Amino acid sequence: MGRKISTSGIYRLALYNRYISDLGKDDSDYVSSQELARATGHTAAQVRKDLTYYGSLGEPGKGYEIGKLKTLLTGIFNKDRIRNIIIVGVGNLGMALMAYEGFKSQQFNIIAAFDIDVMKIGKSIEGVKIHDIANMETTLTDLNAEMAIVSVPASSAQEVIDKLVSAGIKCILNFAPGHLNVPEYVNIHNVDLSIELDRLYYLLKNVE
Amino acid sequence: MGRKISTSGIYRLALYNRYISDLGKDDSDYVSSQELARATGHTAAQVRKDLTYYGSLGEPGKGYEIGKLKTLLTGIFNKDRIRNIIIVGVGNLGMALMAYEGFKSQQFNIIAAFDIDVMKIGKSIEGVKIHDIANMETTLTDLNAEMAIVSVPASSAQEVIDKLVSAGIKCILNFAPGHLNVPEYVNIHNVDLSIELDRLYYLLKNVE
DNA sequence: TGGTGTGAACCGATTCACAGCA
DNA sequence: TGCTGTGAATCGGTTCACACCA
Repeated sequence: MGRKISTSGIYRLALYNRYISDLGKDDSDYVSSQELARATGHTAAQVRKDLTYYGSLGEPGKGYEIGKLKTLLTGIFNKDRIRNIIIVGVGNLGMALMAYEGFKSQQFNIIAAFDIDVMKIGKSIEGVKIHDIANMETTLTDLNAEMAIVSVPASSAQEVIDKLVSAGIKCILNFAPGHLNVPEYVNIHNVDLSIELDRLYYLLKNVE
Repeated sequence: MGRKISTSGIYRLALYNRYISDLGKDDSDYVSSQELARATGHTAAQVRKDLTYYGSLGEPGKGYEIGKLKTLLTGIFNKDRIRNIIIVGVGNLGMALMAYEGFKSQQFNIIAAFDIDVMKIGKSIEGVKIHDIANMETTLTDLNAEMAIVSVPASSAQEVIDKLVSAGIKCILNFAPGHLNVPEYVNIHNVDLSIELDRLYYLLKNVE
């Protein structure tokens, strides 16, 4: 312990977590760094380094006890309780995200949606009500949301994000393209689908 | 030139490219590394290092001529022609991706979709026909697709990816959770939405 | 003066290699 | 024997600092 694990380390921990929770083995079974490495596409040494940031829970000759590993990883990612999320922008992508099964199965719960379109406001999708984005800041104070997903067009993204920040949201998953400004204490992750394709395309053309 | 630019370098180049193409300035105008840095969230030194991988096209005291920069970046990412993509898995997410405006505006063209659901096969969405996934390998040989987007459930992802690989697809953008095996010469990028939220949630709880 | 290009210094993450333990 | 934990070595990307040029 002591030092700080890297961003990519966190990413790998999340992968280990999914692997062991999907594994369907008993909590008393063991898994080796070798196996975790193969299952997530990394190296065994890397897995061990990542895990020893949180103390030495492995057993020489046997590996890591699955029960202990689950406890550790559940704790790290607070998977033992539902995490509340709101979503801003109920277009095609927003709607798909509201219906995304992967969130529910990972203890993420979308509790409200916001949009600017009067045709949508007041309606519900997947049991989640769509609110007027104009009232977002006041509505948000009543909700216990910890994170926001932004799936509005690029043109209104900065405005929406400013509102979220002033409403106290500290973590944002953003699908709008382009660079957005947030205060230093706010965490924003950008998923830019065209840029992802650009990166792939580069590899296609430039790696022999 | 000479050395190889890093993966993150490619990512930044894609960001620079979007910035200058959205800028609406004349090709004869100039942009500085400073400005590109601010607009994309990096440092000026980083921008200059990235660009000099492709020769020295900057002019001391003035910056980079936008026209030249556009030519360079268009060339790097082959933005001067339409890139053909297929999409496998027409669920909520798949449908949203088929309708995603950001692809069209970035010269990406979805030319075919595949699904296993007989209710969907034969229909069209956004003018794109949905084919039977069972015929994917033969259908693909007729199409001139360079990349594939995979938005099927995790349970069938590996199977689908194996088919894509044997049909000659070398670049895959995958939305199915979990680690997937591909031959070394195939490029696969994973976008795992739950893992993204996990990473954000970690930051929320562990960064003071 | 303002901004590029770049070697050198820095820094942090990954890998290696092996001691130690069940 | 098998696998963990970890210091040391390595590797590669980022930042620094400054010479150079318009």
